[in-house]
Amino acid sequence: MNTSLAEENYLKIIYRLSEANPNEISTNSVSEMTQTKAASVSDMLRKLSEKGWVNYQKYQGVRLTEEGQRIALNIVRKHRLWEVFLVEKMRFNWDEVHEIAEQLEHIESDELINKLDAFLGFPKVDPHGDPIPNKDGVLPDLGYQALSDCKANTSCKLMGVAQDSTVFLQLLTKLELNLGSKLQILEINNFDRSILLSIEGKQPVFISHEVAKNILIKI
Amino acid sequence: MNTSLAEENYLKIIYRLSEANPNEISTNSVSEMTQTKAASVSDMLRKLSEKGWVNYQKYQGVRLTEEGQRIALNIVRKHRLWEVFLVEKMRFNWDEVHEIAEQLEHIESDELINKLDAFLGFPKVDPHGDPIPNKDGVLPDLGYQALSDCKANTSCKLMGVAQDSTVFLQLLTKLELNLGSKLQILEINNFDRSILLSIEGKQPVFISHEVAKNILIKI
DNA sequence: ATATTTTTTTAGGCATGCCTAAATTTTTAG
DNA sequence: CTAAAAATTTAGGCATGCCTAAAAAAATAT
Repeated sequence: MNTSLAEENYLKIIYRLSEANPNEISTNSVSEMTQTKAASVSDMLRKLSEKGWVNYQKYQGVRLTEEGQRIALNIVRKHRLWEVFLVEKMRFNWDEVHEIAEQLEHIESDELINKLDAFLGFPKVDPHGDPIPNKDGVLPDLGYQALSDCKANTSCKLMGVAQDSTVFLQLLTKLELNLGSKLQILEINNFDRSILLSIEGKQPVFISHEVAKNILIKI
Repeated sequence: MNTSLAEENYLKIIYRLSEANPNEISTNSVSEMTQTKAASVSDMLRKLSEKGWVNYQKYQGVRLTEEGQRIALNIVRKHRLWEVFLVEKMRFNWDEVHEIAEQLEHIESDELINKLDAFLGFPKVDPHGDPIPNKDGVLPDLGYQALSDCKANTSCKLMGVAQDSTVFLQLLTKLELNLGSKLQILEINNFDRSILLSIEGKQPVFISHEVAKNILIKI
């Protein structure tokens, strides 16, 4: 089935919100992102649901179906590849490309995007470090590992989280552990494998092994 | 003022029809090109006229205003530059690029298109040999010359006309002199510089110096 | 537990850009 | 010059995707 420009934008935005929060996505959060009124979003979610691209229960938020996710990943793939093109080939700065890529991501031609991918050397991340899905919609393995697998005295950078429960994320926020934070493992306790962690020159903090298992880092 | 996708397509198509026929463009010819019903075209022509992009008199056909021409030339520039990109960089064949370029021509970013122009080495023609306007909307000089400046026994091809009056074009039509016709100058009369002209194996015809001055050819 | 606030949905409208059917104008043929 | 044919326009509708205002449901506070 065909997708209109507006539908593609909704699916993309729902996908992006899902990356940050894997639970149901609220009408309001979509409304904020799309800069359209909540009433219009409600309308559209119902239509997307009828087309089988989202699961949607009135008042209960929305979730991409597998088909919806496939479409969204394709848009994201196109967006990120065009961003690479704009920065690498057109010599734009990394902060100038978003708006243009928002337009280019809707160009419909699988052949073009695959040729572009090859032309750019099959990049794995866009100019902002976000992963680029391959043509089968598979996100590349960026070599992130769990903090719990690191040895003492390792330096690394927080790249993501392996779970997204509210309590877990609230804990990270309280500890001032953010995406991109530079970390250093000062000590690992032999008994419970808890970690004494230094965060960019702040006061070192203790985190449990359970928490460390859910923090993705890159060395 | 902003242009919608539909408006841009209408202006582009009116421009292209004007290249071939410099008189007023009929509603029906636009309808054929856009694959929309004549009634819809009528509607749109009125709207384009209100926006000042065409001169339009009911039942009398349509003509681009200067502003309309400027917009149309910009679309044509983008279309043709993207076609060069698709063939030269993406390795498409020349007959596979039209549809994709129809989409890419609506991407709005002057900076992008000028960078693309530079990236491609400021090409003067697209893969089909059509001239590419520069960023000021000026079409390149493709080295066409007046048929009247050629010597006897020259072979050449009709590339354009230097004036567009109805009588002149009707004359060309009657003589079966069309864009692309392969010509050969058989004789030039010393007295009035009239020319005996062979047209692709048809019966040779006589044309006056006045007519020859208004025929643009390439050797 | 209930009242208030916030979130979400429904209802009714509007602009764009298309359609069909009917009316009107222009062109062509006799 | 007039009648038929062709081209064009007008009128009324429809789908998309947005809006505002009002109603309904869910969340929050007392």
